[in-house]
Amino acid sequence: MDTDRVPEHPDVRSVTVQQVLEALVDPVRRSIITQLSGSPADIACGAFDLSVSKSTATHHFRVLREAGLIRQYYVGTSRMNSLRRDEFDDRFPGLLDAVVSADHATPAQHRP
Amino acid sequence: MDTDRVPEHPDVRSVTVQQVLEALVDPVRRSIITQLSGSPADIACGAFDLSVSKSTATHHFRVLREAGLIRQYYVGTSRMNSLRRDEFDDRFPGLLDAVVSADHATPAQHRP
DNA sequence: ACGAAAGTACGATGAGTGTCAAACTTTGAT
DNA sequence: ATCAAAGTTTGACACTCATCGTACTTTCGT
Repeated sequence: MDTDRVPEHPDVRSVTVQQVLEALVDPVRRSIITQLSGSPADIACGAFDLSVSKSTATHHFRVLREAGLIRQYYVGTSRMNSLRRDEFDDRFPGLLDAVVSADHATPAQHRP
Repeated sequence: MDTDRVPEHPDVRSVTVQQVLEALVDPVRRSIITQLSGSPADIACGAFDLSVSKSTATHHFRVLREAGLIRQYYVGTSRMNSLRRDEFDDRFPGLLDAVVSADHATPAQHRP
């Protein structure tokens, strides 16, 4: 079986503001969202420009998925990521846009 | 001297998204912002409906002030708080509104 | 002058979490 | 069959931060 290969996605209506802000407060996660937001196509986990190890990246993707911000699906060995923009915007109007454009103005600063 | 009685307020332009999100991720601080946002008048620290001790509240007000979200000034022994809405909206368009209305839909859940 | 009220400052503490390395799993290519 | 590529899982560790109590400061009444 590869049922485990289909990660669980929450109903966006069951996601809380608390969860979303906890997800977006991390610079690495916000960078993932920004890159997704600026890309016309979905992006594989390994194709992101991140400054952390693979296992740490996995952690960040899970947090974003559980916050209802991204959808993940497998293509071969690659895990693809897409922004759940419409659903999310419906639940939290204006929030994603505000954070993304704010982040665009002041890029994420990695710790030294 | 009571120079120390005038707390330092940052120029909102020097505030980073990171700082703002770190400020807004805490439920108590978000509650402060929501209460201020729904009030026509400024509110003294002690007049807020908060579920933490006085010293903890002081900490939260400082974080909000340093994130450019509120302005504080003394009236007698009371420290008044006002939302720096216009300045903040100019720096981070839509962010405050999005968070406040999202928080209004899903009120801050206090830990048990 | 004295005391109460409103906050602030200072440690100390406990829980959370971002980080990594190492071992493992699944898929695709040779 | 074998091997490499792509992620995941599992501990473990370090560091941050929300919280509180106590002591202190400033202001306002009486």
